[in-house]
Amino acid sequence: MSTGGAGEPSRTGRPRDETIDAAVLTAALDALAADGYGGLSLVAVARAAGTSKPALYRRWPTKQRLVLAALEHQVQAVEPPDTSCTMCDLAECLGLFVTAFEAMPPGVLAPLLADGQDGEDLREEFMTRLFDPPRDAVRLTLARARDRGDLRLDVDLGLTVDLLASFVCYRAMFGHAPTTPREIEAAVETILQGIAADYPALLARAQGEPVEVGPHELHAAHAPTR
Amino acid sequence: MSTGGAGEPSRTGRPRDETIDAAVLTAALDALAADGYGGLSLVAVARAAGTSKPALYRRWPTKQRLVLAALEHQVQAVEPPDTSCTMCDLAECLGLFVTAFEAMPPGVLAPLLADGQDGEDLREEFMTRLFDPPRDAVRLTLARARDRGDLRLDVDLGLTVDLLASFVCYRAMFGHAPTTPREIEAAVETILQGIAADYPALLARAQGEPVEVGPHELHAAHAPTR
Amino acid sequence: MSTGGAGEPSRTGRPRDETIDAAVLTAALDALAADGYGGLSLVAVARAAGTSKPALYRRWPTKQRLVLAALEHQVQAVEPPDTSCTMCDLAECLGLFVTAFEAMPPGVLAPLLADGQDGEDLREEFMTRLFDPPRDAVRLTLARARDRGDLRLDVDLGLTVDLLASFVCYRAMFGHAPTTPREIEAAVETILQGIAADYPALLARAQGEPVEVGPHELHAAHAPTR
Amino acid sequence: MSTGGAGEPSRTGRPRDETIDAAVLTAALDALAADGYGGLSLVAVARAAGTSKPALYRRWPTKQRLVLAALEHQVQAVEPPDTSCTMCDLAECLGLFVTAFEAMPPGVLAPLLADGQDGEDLREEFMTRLFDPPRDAVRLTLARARDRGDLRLDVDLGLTVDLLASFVCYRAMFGHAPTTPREIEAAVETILQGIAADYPALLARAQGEPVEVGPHELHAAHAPTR
DNA sequence: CGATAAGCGAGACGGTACGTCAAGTCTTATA
DNA sequence: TATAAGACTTGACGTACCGTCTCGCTTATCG
Repeated sequence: MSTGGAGEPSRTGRPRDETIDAAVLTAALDALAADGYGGLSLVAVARAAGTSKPALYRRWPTKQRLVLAALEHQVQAVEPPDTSCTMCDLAECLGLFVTAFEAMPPGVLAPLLADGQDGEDLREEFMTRLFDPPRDAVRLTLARARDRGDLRLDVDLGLTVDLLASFVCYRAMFGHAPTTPREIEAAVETILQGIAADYPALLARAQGEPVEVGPHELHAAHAPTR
Repeated sequence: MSTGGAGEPSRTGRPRDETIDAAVLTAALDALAADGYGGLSLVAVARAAGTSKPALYRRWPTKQRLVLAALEHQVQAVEPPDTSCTMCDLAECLGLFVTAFEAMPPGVLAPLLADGQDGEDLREEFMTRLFDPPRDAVRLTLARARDRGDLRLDVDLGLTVDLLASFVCYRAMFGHAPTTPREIEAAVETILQGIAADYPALLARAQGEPVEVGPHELHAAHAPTR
Repeated sequence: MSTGGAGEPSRTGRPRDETIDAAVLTAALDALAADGYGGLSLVAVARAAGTSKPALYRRWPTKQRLVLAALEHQVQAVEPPDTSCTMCDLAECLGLFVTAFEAMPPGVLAPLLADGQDGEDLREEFMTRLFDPPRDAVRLTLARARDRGDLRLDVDLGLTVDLLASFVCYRAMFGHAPTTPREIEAAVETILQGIAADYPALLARAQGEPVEVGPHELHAAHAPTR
Repeated sequence: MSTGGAGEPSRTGRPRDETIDAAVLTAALDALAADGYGGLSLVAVARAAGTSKPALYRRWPTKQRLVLAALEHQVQAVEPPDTSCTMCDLAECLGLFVTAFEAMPPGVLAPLLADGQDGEDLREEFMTRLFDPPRDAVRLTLARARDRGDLRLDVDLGLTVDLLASFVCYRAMFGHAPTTPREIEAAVETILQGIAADYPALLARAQGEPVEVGPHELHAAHAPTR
């Protein structure tokens, strides 16, 4: 499962120094945070990690793979909550999504994907390793909501996931400021109104069983509509 | 108007050759489409445009500015429709938005914005010149809808615009496939359900006054479920 | 005789601005003194002279010709003395030669001659305008000395002139320090001993009719031989 | 010895390819001979040598250093003869000096020294590596002559060396034609007459023990006149 | 237990693009 | 027609990074 480093280390000969993997990934993250994807120099990363260029290329075939591994190195799993309060779950799940993306250095994801030299394989790998987990968490949360009857049956789950995920990414890419919990909740409310079987009931349930993610501000916006 | 090129051409001396501006921008677009942002070589662009590097740097101070000008060179204005059918207007407006972004070579926007070397000024310029026009068209369409009473009064217009715009950008950046009219309509419907004062009325109006953008498929999905 | 500027100004149309010639030559000399031949930028010269590049090229076909004209602009004629004291005349004449060359900015002559692009014509022009005058002064001085019987009849005047001139140039090119009068005199004495019909007589005459150029140090070196 | 290239190659890492040094220096000499110093393009040299620009800059920090190394690469050591015939030795030694300088492509030395960008260090290096060896050979020859009593005791050896060296350089720089052995001998005779303790004796010795460097023409000029 | 295979740091290798600068020519509007 | 201004093409400059390679050395495992 050790996704990160080893291309395919040989069984014989001197074994790889495992500490180098971590040192390089950390150094790469620092460099990415400092100079962005375009300004990333592999020789600088190697020096900062106390190693050399060939050691990098022994582990990752291209610059892109190294960056991908570095990003993967720092994300933590998104564990979708399941409190049976659809609105709360969705807000929290999306919050985790946002957190995962905002933890990455800004201005790295997009150039990485667009670098082209590594073609579709890289995009696929990126999706599998970085993007799908939080996305699947959102999808799972939505599926649970549908299964318990909170959503209309004709709702296109894929489209809804895209709507939510795109909002997160939009901010991560163009956003001047980070996405606040307040904004997340507002987005969730708007989307839910569009897909809920009985939105007022969901809202009532959320007010009755407030989640820890700022339940008070959560409903302030729509309170007058009640 | 001050479209693409001239940084600030002097009033005296030999005037700039206007044909060079266009030739360079066209060549740059071709090169971007062929090799992506990272693979863009200014000397290659200059050669393809039948001119030289200094002529480029005389017009655009950095690679980013040139690319920005090239992108701006090919987008056409988004004229928001106003047929008083909220759903139709919104779908068409968003379709224009998508078209504008999909006309750009893929994998250019993101690295351009993330290149960093030009800092915040570039992001601002990008927003002003490329992003805001279609965005404002959507906002205007939404504002018209609200003014004619189609939307709830407490709707956050900014948030809604972001939700729609982010969906477009998401596809333009991560999208494997282009965004189809069908997807646009589905997204519009979902969002509208979340913000409409009386969604069934909007839907009925759209069905009574079908727009040219595939009105039949448009409502097929949800109409039967009602 | 106006050697400097005008390539061949037309008789009709707007007449050339004569002040530009002088301004350019002066600016060129300043620039040469500051940055040497290799660091000379014509556009910088034009700006410093308050004019433009085309105005320069209208007057001098190449960079080399401009430099040549600039050097010529500042040299003054070498008037060979004729006091019938061979040693004094020669020393003074050579001193004028040295002065003429040391007045020129260092490190300009040689690169100018070696620039090649202007071929033999430039070398010829250089010789005619800059080098031959002081050289001819030395040759004249030597010829006068021979005519009055101070030199052996078989002396090769051309060779002797070259020996003396080369010493001057050597210092102007490789010399770390300027050539002092003392060194000039020592060189003259050595050469004279090699070509004089009766060196002791010349020496005695120089001592009897001391020239203003430091007569005391002049003979100090050889005094013990007396 | 430390001939041409390596600035200061590190002891660790991949060692430099020695063949590149030679290939570059040879290519540089060819280019210098073809286009002169001013027309020397480092990228052209690199291409001609089958290598790349960075490989050049790794070895020589500036264009000047490369040219200096190239010149040094082709000069051979000047071994001063010691036949106890002062006149013969001096003539041969000076002939070697001339040969060494005329082997260099014309019009390179002077612009190299005048390029300025490398300052005094370059001039010093040039002196040490190229100029001093033949110069010291002449000085040694003169010192031997003095030690065996052939020269007057008050002769300034430094000045004499300068007189002879300057004659060589003068021709190498301004010379239209190469310096012939005949001219060398004439110059030696003239100078020797100025510094010999007993010139007729030296001349007689040279005639009695003729050297291989054209002894017959050597004295033809002056012998009859006596 | 010694050979061998692969790891290691270091850095040179050929390429390629960068952004700048100068040369010499041209094209304006103005005088 | 000359002028000032400046845009034009060409091409070298010196630097930086890429991904590969070669070195001398160290460290395991296998024979």
